[in-house]
Amino acid sequence: MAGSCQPPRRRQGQAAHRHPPAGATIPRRMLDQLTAPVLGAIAAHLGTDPAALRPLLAPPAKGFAADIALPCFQPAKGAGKPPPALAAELAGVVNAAGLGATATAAGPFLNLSFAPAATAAALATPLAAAPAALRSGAGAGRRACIDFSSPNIAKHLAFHHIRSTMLGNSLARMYTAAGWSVTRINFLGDWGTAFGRLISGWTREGLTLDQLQAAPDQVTFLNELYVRASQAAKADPALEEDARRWSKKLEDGDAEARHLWQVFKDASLSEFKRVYGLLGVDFDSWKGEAYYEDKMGPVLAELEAKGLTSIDQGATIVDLPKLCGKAFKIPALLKRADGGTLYATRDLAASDDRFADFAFDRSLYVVDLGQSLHFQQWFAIAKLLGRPWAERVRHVGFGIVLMWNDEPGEGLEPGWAKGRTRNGKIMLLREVLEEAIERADAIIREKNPELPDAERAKVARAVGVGAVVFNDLKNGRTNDVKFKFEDALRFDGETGPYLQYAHARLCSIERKAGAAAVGDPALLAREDEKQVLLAIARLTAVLDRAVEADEPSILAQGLLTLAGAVSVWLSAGNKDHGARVLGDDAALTAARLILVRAARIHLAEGLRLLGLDAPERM
RNA sequence: GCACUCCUAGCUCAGCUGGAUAGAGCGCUGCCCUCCGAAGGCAGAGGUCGAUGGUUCGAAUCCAUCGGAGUGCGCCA
Repeated sequence: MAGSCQPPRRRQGQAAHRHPPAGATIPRRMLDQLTAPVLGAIAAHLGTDPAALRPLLAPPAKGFAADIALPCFQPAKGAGKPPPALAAELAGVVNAAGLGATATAAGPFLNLSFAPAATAAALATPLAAAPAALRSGAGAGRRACIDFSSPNIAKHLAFHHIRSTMLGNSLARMYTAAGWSVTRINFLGDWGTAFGRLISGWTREGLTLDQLQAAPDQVTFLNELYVRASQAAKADPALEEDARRWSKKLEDGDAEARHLWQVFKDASLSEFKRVYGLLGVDFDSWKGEAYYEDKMGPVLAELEAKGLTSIDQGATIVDLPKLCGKAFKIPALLKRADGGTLYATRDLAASDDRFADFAFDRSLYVVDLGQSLHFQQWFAIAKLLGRPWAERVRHVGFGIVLMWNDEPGEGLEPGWAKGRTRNGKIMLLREVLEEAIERADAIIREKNPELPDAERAKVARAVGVGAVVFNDLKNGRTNDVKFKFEDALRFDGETGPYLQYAHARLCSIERKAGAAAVGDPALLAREDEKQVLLAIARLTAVLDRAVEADEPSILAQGLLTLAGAVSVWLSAGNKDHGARVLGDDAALTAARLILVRAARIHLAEGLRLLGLDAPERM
């Protein structure tokens, strides 16, 4: 018993969830198709299993002109030879086999180079097949619940909400692409003492529905009401008592309280959906905290019946240090001294509900790292309860948003700070997106004046929003995101617009080419063409890694590599007209159009998986 | 005090299960548009990977200790 509910130490938690993919029907690693013959020859020579060699393959070090390298340390141990000798021996074996691959021994490493034509012959046609672009069967037959965004009613979607919202959205899309069946859940903060204050303030000020609806922004209207009400309550204990009474009435199902609660919720949701629409985000479930209000009693009763709870200073707690050992320093709080329930109980009830509805194999909570302790606590309680899903839940944490502050005040250095902008205002997500769209519009107007107004408006939305979203996803999620308006809304360098631009160039070439001819991939003999092909071929493995680590940034980095290879290839045509896709040689053009298509569909799909649009012109 | 996340180039960050001479973007210095889209490409300068020990044939990567930054720690979520 002891230790069974311990929180995962460091990264062990991830490994515990890993298990072999069920029913992988789609070819998972395109690159394997290329390396298989060579690996087979080496394995036959050594008398081992090719599958044992495959995980050893690694990218070659910079400066070695090779596509992939096999470090020979481990095989050498098996063969009883020094690694450099074995590498040399294997080089001879590969070169003699005539497989379209050149092998060079560099010390203990065996460097493998594939002839561009052989690479293209093996990979180009399958990679240009649209339905398979960025698909994997790794999650086939498995179900995932993803809990993300989760804003509070009567408050704005602040800029920092972009983190949970877009990480969750991207994870939902990536899991789906990897074969999982996904349910997207928005666990609304639609319950709590704040509503008592709101209703109290509303009735005290004698506000009406008409006044709310006439407000230019209903969430702002509610938010200001809340600020007035809580300030008034702070000054006057009678008002605080009134707020508490309304909270209780709401909990007891009082008709007037319930009605106002619904009004506040509807007003907030319509505003949220505007922003979600801008971001292209949607949900399958909007069940909020209120939904679970009458479902926590049974969970508490079960905890008590199993003797897991105790009373401390009037509050109901689970004494985790006692029950789970010294991994926990403090108990988890389930119920306030005044009888009110706390959110650990609500999360337990909600997870039971989700497991009953969806029978998930994995359940993700995309919530900032500041709540790590809370997740460790209720995950541990789930184990104590013996819940079958207790090993299937994951807290997908992320770092906070820091703003640049160059006037921090007396005696403070300019620097990165949490929270507000320099004028002390909360930055709203909608305002950031709108400014990004405006900036994108101005740039497109300058760079591509021929684009019709109507199309430019749509493209500006895709580019502006894409810049902000990609800025949030391109780096590891546990990092804090540093946001500076001027930097985040620039469109050069490693940005969303860079990826979209590479995609638009490819679309432009296809447009000019007209109907796609069926070319012979073996004509793709250039080194830069091979690099594009390899970058695409690696993406299925990249997707699998991104899903297992719950890390959209892994996919983002893979797409940057692909877009870079595409840009190098297409730019080569600026100087060398023989390198162009659209040239005099019809057969060569037809072959290169296969590669254009493969790169285009992978960039478009990759961008979609991150939550960005891929316009055909920009 | 305890726990968690982190420390790689002037700045912002990559670096897959430990692998060869640690990479990219921004900024800086030079180039490349009579246009397949320059929102791009090429070249250059710039790093004892926070420190010290340890494991290993091999460590930015794993372990320990120390230093620094941020976040959290019973009646908010």
